[in-house]
Amino acid sequence: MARRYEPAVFEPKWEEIWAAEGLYRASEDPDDPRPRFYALDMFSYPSGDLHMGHAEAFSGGDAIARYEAMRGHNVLHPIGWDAFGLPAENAAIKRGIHPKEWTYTNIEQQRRSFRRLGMSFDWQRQLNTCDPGYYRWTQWLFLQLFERGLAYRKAASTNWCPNDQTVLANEQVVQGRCERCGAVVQRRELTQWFFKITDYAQRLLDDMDELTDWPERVVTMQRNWIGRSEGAEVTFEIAETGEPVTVFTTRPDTLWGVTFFVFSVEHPDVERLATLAGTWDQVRPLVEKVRSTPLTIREEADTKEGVALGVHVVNPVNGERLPVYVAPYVLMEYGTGAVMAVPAHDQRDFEFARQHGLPVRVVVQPDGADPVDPETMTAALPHEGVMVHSAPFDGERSPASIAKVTTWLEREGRGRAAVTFRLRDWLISRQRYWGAPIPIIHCPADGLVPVPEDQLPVILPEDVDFRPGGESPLARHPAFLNVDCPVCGGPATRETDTMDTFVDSSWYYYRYCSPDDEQRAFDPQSVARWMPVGQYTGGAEHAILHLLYSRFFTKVLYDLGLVPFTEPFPRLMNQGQVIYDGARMSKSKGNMVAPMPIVERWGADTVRLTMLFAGPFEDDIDWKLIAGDPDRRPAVHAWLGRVFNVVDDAAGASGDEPEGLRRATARAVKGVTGDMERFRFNTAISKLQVLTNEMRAALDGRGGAREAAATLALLLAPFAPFAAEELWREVLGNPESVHLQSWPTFDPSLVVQDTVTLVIQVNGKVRDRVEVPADIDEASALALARASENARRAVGEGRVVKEIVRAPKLVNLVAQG
RNA sequence: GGGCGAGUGGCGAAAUCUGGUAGACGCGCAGGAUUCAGGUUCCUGUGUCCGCAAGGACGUGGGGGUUCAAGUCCCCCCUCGCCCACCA
Repeated sequence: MARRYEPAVFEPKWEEIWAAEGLYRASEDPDDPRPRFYALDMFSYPSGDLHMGHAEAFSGGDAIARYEAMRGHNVLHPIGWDAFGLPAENAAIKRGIHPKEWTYTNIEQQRRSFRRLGMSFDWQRQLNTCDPGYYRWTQWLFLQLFERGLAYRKAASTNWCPNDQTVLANEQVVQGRCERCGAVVQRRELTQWFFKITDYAQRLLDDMDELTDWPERVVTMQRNWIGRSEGAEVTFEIAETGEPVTVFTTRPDTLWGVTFFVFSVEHPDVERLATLAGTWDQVRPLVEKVRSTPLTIREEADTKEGVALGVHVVNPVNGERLPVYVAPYVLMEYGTGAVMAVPAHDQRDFEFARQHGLPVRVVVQPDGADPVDPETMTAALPHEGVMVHSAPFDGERSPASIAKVTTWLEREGRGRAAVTFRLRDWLISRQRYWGAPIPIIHCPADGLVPVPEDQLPVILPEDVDFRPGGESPLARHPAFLNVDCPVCGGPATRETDTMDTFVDSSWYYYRYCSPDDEQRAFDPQSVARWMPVGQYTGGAEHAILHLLYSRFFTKVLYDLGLVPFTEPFPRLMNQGQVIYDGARMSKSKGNMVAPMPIVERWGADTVRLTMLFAGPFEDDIDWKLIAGDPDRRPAVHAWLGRVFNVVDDAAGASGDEPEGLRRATARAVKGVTGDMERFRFNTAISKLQVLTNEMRAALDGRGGAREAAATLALLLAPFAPFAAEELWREVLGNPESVHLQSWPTFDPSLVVQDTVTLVIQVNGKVRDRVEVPADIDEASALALARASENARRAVGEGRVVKEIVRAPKLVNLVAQG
């Protein structure tokens, strides 16, 4: 009588037993001989119950954590909540409840769901970024940066919604409109807090060597985001005033082709120079237009608009007097906010020149092309070739000449080699309620005063009208706002902005190492024992922001002497997205599929296996394609049913294990282990299915399969922890949890093939296959090939002119005629 | 416009790192068995075409190349996806 597969019965049972047994607690015992392994999943944003993305990501992360534990590691596998943030406020406003209530309700729901899914988390280390015991240390870290000049205030352009009366993140601006209310977004200059990540730009690039197991595309995205450009700074001179004005260029070899000069609309000298030249009336409308256009719209504009400033610059290499323009295509945020324009060799400059009737001068003659008439050019030329009209550099190869020209500029005192980064400082202040307050006091006498450490945390008050109203909601809370200055004791006010939630998430993985420490952010000794992280798992949508910020934080902590390493996550794995019918799941499309109802109906193991078996972990999963009809029994559920039957039969069978099955078991152990090392969960599971089929065949042949059954339960444990446990303890009768067992090993002699298939080809086409001993010699293999009827027929009248022998796998007869 | 990645059966995918039997495993489908019944379970078959079969031809987006041999390596092109996008 076969045992029925009833996950609805045994999954909740094991959930309780595992919790009672404390199965997944990481050991801090320094005498624990096991090597440590930190299996980290990106923590969860509690915006509701778990969604499919969670199920996918955590199924993979949990498989790794369980596998590493069975491999003999003392595993740290924690979970926490990225609990601050705007969605909590928006949802709370919509429902008329407090963001805290909404957040904690969701956390409790997600916590239950994670447990129901069988995630092997060490729940004693659970952390929550909106807990004062956590954000106290977020504030402490802010102060560490502040004291070293890495946190500072400056005026910046921001997206402003006139309806909601708040600043918006770029992500919240959709086609120039507020994503919440649809109002056209404005731009506003506001004084904001920044972290000086640009100080670390070069190190963030250099240390990429240490990211040994990151997806290449994530590294590339970060490299592009940092955007290092090598070139030169060249100093021009305003002809009318004699003042210097510097530009950055990657192509100093084209300096002789400069025919005009452009300032960014936001350049601080524009108004003064325009007033001086009497052009302010013409320039001003453009300046005001750009200032009122949201940042996201401006980036999409492609017009070559601009106006003449009425002043001129002198080109330092040839003394030419060139007109100066103001144009939005020059960005204030990059380089110096001013550019030298080389229309012959830069497409943007070329289009601007055509629009405004400016001259074009070719200074690099492309190889193999006839000299071009600048009048008839339709696009900028590539600048690879020979320099012309560039005395004293005529005839030099370009771009090889860049270094030479730069050296010359330095000698002549007209410029110098320079490096520019695209990376900008990290704007961390938010005029929002639901975040960690910035621990700064504004004193009329003492300026910006850090809150003394012994007064941390600066508690986020709960009795706040948190609806957006044109300023931070905390500014409307007098008891929070008004304080005595810690330095002079006089009346002062608190900073009312809160921190970006990415600050919270930039250090949470440190806190896991000593989550209850009330004396410090983390215990450096515990961190030194657990970190760097053994494997980090999470979504590719964090390729830049979270992962870059965390790398930055780690370098700051290293400089503070708090951690002995410079990269927190040397190994990173991104899961793919779960989509539906080719499209992203979303409420507005009405194509959301939630994991927990499927868990209810088919079990947690089915959800986990469906995710992991669907394809490579990093590939997207189209739920409609892999799950099909939601009422149909999932394929992996049916397989688990077969597993239960076959293991149950094996437990009752008394025969000897056939040699073929022993070999199949060894092959499975070898194959699954290799797949686990490369996170090939889909092929690992397929190998377990092969073993299941082999066991069935052996049992039908009246053989035993007890060894295979035990091995199957062990190999199944990382993927389907409930089923593996039920099989291990209940069906096979073992007293101790399968999740405390060692990963199986195999006898290498069992995976050695005695016979292999010798493939016989004629002119590269397979004509015959023969089973041969694995140690067959070349002469015998060749003799078999020559003797093959099929091969002979294929050779026909032809003559064999060459024989390629790769014993024992292949012989290729090359025939002619 | 730039960068990165991917195109293999009706479908999800193997094999690609290391050139050597293309399509493992699973879904679906077809036929059969069991069942009062089944959206159950089990068995068999399943790349396309020709053939009763043996066997043969074709086949990894398209074109070219290297090689005894290419899904795999090289060059060009097409399509799709993702990211960045006036970065001087």
